[in-house]
Amino acid sequence: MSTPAVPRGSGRDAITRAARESFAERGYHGSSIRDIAARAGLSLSALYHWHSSKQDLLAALIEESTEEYFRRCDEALRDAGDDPADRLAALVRATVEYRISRQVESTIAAAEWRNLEPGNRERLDGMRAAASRLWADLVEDGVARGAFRCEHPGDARRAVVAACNAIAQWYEPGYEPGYEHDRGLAVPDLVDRYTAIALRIVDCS
Amino acid sequence: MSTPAVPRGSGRDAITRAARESFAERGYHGSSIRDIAARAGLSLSALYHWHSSKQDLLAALIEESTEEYFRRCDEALRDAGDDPADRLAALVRATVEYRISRQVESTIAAAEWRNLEPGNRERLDGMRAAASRLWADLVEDGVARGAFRCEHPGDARRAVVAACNAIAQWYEPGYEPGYEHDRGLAVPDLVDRYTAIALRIVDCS
Amino acid sequence: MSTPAVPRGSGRDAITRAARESFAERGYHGSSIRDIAARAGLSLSALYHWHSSKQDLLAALIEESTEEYFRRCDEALRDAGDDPADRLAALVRATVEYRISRQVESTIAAAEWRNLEPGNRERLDGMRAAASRLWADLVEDGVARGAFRCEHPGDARRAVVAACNAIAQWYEPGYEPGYEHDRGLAVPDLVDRYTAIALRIVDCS
Amino acid sequence: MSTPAVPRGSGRDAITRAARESFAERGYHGSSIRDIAARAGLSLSALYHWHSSKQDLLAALIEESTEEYFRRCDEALRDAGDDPADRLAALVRATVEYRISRQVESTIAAAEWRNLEPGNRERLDGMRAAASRLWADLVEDGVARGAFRCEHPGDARRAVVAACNAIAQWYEPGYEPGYEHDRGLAVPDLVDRYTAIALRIVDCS
DNA sequence: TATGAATGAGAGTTCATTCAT
DNA sequence: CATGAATGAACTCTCATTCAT
Repeated sequence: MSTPAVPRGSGRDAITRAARESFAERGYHGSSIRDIAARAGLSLSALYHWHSSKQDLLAALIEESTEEYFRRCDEALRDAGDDPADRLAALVRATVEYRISRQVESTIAAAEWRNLEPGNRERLDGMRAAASRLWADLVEDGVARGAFRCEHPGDARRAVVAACNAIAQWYEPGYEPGYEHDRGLAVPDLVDRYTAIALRIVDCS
Repeated sequence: MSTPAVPRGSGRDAITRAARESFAERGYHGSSIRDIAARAGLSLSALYHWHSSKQDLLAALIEESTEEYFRRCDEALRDAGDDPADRLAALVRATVEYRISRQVESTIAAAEWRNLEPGNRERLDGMRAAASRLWADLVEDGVARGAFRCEHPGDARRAVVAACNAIAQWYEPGYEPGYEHDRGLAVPDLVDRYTAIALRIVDCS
Repeated sequence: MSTPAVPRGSGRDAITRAARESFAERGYHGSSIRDIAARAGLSLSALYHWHSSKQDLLAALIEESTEEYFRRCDEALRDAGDDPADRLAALVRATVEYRISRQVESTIAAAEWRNLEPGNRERLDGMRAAASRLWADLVEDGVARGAFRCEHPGDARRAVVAACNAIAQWYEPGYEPGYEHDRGLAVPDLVDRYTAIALRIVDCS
Repeated sequence: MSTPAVPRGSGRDAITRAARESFAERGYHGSSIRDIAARAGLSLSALYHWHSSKQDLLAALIEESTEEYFRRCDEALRDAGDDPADRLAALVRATVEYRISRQVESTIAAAEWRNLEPGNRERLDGMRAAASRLWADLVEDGVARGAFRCEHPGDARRAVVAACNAIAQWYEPGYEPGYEHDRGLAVPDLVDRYTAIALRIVDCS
């Protein structure tokens, strides 16, 4: 043990990384804190030095990535103008980019939300609701202003969001071109495609 | 204990029901076999009389509902004619109806697929792939015949499927009309709405 | 199940046979009553129809074979004359023959004696002690009469018995002649060999 | 719990000791890991901190004592000269001393060998075979050189080994002189007696 | 006779966590 | 900062046994 796998002081990051991997692979309840520590190349006690509990590990992971999503959406909308189509495109871009750049965390957030303990949960539910509001307001506004012609804004919104979110489930960064070459598409192209889909869903030509 | 909660001989169903509830609420790893037995009103050992393991419980649940989905799709396509739009509508209807009538099981299947052990997994992966093929063939055919004008059939397909599947995540059968009255919409209406969305996604007017 | 593996009425024997096999292979605590029933081709409840408990199965097995050993010794000594060497030869023969013809049961008896419950144990301890007395009396008598010249009759006796008993551990009925051809020797030859060894142990030329 | 039964850090030994006792008294399958931990004055989890499984506990116990036996035999033969009788005496001494000084372990090894899992078993079978070879070579050599006149070296060897091994089954260290005073004999005397018996068995006067 | 259904106790093992150093 | 030792609760699963039919 003369050469520790983990350089001094970088324990926290190593743990976060290990937890992310483990939660992604086996889920929250399927992951053991021992396994996480081992992946991080640290002792169990070192892990507890940095995080007070397994739940804390999960909450930190989800919180950080949810915050980032909200921030991305916020910025995207701030940069966009007033046109509903532009605003929809901005939100689609933010979502697609987030879902790909934070593929793992965002999947964990989606799957393990229910495992948040009440305290953490309430706090994070607020952020999630705020993001959801952004979408809802945008679509409703587009419909009100006649830019979107879809009859059921709620369903349109859910369909768009679902389609964008699903990307995280099948996208594979380095996928070689071939039969399913879409799987490894460059991000800007993906954004274009999903923007087009979103605009069709809200019936905005 | 003069009146047993569960009549003799009907243990298997009670267990299946309890497992479904528990897996849905807490996930596979978050569910304890003791809790499932208690919910079913049976002893732990009675559970093992009917199912050889917790994994078996999961696999049985997923298998049964996946089979049903595939069967529904198959029938829907058989009854549909040759027109791509009709066929798409048929598949959307089968999927939406399935996702609502088997809301719980289908959610479990989606979330806990990774917890299937290799043997079960391989077997079920086959069924899943077959269902996926139905969608892919349909969309590609529609594009080839000029009925669908979407440029990227793969993404269109994924978007449609994602939108339909997401229904299971927010639909609430008895939801009272009100602000979010969509949540408790009657199934046929929902089918119509998602058919329209699907047709827009594949750009078929 | 139209042709039951086990003919009607022969359940008891099938169970005994199955228990013997299982106890021999895995020991008493390592054997499960379910496995025994399955080997016997019977249901668990059928097993309980014939034997009141797992312990009963063990005790019956041990008792029957211990009784037989004692009977064989008794008869052998009755048929032998008065000469110590003849009597020793008779006891060796009885023991060797028993150890081979009841190889399995006698091994079970040796290994699982400690797992007899107090009631069964006391009863069987009596028989075991009686058999032991036969050997002790014989050797002491031979020494007293000057036929055996060994200085330590107790050790001689234990050595002879241990040597004979050990046969059950290595003897293999159908062993093909070859390098270790002794392993499948015909019983009479084995008796002769061990009689010779016994006589040498008690130093009787 | 102000005074823990077991001082910190000395858990491993306490567990080994407890396992030895329990396996000896009730056998491998008859021993519960809970009982072993309790005997050791430790919690169940502490036991798993030191040994990865119940099987590991058994294998460690058997391995250590089997190694010691082999080592003792090796040394004894190395110190002995070339004379077959001397060599036989050396091996008898090593075996008797081992069987008494490691009475418990050696009995466990004999009784629980079959409960070793394949991996452990294969490894240990090698050691056992090596020890067996020592005996076989010795006897065959003695016969070849005319020092031993027994007609059947294999049976002679087995008889000698069985006699020596059996000591562990009846020897009682502190046994008071009396009717069965042999039971508590001093070890050197026992060695002498069994050497004499062994020499008679191989017919070496 | 024989069965399938059910049970309570206990098996081996792993869990997240804490403590003393 | 970090460790190895220890814990109690909980886990999945198997046990011998009994009951209703």
